[in-house]
This record gives sequence, C-alpha cells and structure tokens, in this order.
Amino acid sequence: MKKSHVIEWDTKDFQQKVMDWYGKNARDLPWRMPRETKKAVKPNPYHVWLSEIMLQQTTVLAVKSYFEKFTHLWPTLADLAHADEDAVMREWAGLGYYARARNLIKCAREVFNHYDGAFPRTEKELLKLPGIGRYTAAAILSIAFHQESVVVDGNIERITSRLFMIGEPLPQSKKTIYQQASIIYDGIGCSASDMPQALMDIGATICTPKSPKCSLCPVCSYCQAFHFSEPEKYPHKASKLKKPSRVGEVYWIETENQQIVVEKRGGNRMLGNMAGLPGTNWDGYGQEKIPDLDWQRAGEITHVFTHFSLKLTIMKGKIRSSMLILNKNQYLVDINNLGDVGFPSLFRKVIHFVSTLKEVE
DNA sequence: GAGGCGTGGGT
DNA sequence: TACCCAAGCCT
Repeated sequence: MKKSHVIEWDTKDFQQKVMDWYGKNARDLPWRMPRETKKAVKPNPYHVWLSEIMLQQTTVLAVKSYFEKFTHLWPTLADLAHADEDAVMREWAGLGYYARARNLIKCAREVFNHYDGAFPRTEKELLKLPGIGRYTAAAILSIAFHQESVVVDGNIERITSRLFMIGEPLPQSKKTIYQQASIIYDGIGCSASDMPQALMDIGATICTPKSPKCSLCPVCSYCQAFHFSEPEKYPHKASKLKKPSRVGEVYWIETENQQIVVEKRGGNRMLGNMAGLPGTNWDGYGQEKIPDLDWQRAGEITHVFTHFSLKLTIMKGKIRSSMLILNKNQYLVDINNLGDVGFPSLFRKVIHFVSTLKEVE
C-alpha cells in the first residue's frame, strides 16, 4: 500500500466517535462514578489514585475486591496515612508487586504531611511521589482533575501502535507512541477525564492483544493496521528470553502447641515487608540460617514469578517451644490462624500443600 | 535503560 | 505445557 493511501486524520471526529462509544459502553467499575451522578459529583482523587496504583500491571478483575476492601478499611487518604503498615501489607497480600504497597503507604503519608492531604495538581509534583510515574501522574491529572494529559498505558500503547501502524518494536517505539498519542488527546477539553478511560475500555474489550474485535470498534475507520495490515501484529515486541529456574528450601517448623514459625521478610527485596516462612536464600538476598532439626522432606511446590520460576522443597521439623530460639523478625502463629496472616501466594501454596498432608495423616 | 518486581487467567 | 498478558515504577 502506498503512503498516499494513509488515512486522513480528524482529531475532533476521532474524539467524538470514542466518546459516543463510551457513553453507551463504559464499564461499570467500583472506582468510577455511577453514570447518573457523574456530572454532578466530582471524582474522588483518593479513589482515583488508589485504583491506579492497584491497577498497575494487574487485571481489573483482580483489583475490584481489593479496592472495595481498602476503601472500606481506610475511607480517606488521612485514614490510610495513619494506618498500621503491617495491616496494609497484610490486606495487599495476594495482589502482587508488593513495592506498590510499600510506596502506597509512603505516598499517603507524604500527601498528608506535605500537601495537607490533597493530591498536588501538577505533573512535576505528582512524579515526585512514591509509586507515581509517568502514566499514573497523567491518569490522576486527567481522571481526577480534568486536565488534558497524554495518558498512555499498555492499552493505549497498543491502540496507538495499531492506529498509526508503528512498525518499530517496543520499547524503542515509546517516544513515537507518545507523540502520536498527544495528537489523540489534543484539545480534548471537558472530556479530559473520560477520554483515557474510554480508550482503556476499548483496549480491554475490543482492541485486545489477540483477536481484536475490529467489527465493534468505533474508530476502525482511522486504523491503519486494520486497513493495511493485521492489527494483532501490533505493537511489535522483541522476543523474550527464557525464564531461569531457581531452587530453595522452605521450613515448616511446628511446636508441640501446633504453632508455626512465621517471619516478616526484609524490605526492598522479593516479597519485601511481607509475611513468609523461614527458608534458604532463593532471591539473592542475604543468607538464612538453617535450624538444626530432625528434618522430614514433605514435598515440593513450584511457583512462577515474572522473571524466574522457583521450586521450593518443603522441609518439616518439630521442635519443643522451650527449645525454640526465634530471630528478631520471627514469631509463632497458631496453625489454625495461618489464613489470617496475609501471606503472598508463594507461601499460601506451601501452607496449602502441608494442609493436604495433614488430611491424609 | 534494561532488568527486578507477583499473580491469576487465557490460549 | 509453556507461553503471553494485565490501568508501570524504580534503580
């Protein structure tokens, strides 16, 4: 196809088509205003921020219950700023990327202490806050404060790559994507809050990574990939390398009172600040001391992280509580209360494995 | 700027 | 099964 056949672009018309679609098809999400009250009520910046942090690299389905739980436990930013750190980590357990939770607490406290509890309204100030990067700053400015911003998440990256048939692979194409995206948002005006959300809804439900539903797309007439190529081939990405494998041991240490040794993991590492079970080093962080017990090999579990897979051998040991010497970061939990600790999924898997053994016994 | 950082669902 | 993928940020 010759370059002269490139589609004629009309920003106003494009925006109108997207907003018309959104008016009929917007998803009903817990952090969104109900449609009837939308015009009358201002967005809650605390809710916008909280949902954006939770949604980073995470699916809408996974976030819903966490968002509702957090806003119930901590209805305002001030509540969260004063919350017990371990309680926040416990409630975040299972959602992953735990640095987000550590930064969530820091950010709430900074906004409370330095901005009188109200999020700043400039990109420069937002970017200084922990856990807020280029995307989230733009999202808060537009969604919470109705400022025209170039909001580019994974969805909009994909949509833009297809609209303009950007052949350069990610992540090198990011600069081009931002340039093109700024055209999409140009002069958006009173729809500054809705436009990025509309695009993300289209990305999540129509312009999907695989098998996009172009027949339902309100702007397929503008899509170069649709006319001249195959949309699912965009954006191009460099192929990924194979995941390395790691191994380790995890210790199930049980007392005669049916209590289990649990520890709080050190910050700024894998599963940092989260509860865990003792074990050997598998994340390249320090050395754990191996208790001198009569160990019994109970089995193994495999857990796949983003950048490596881990095979943990579960070692069971019994010890009399009078003989037990706990490290400063360790404590005992009744075996029946392990469900309330708030373990990351890796350790939930271990606990579940051991509990299936108990049933057999 | 490339790699570290979780988890569960889909194909 | 073994990938890929989801409203990224930080170093």
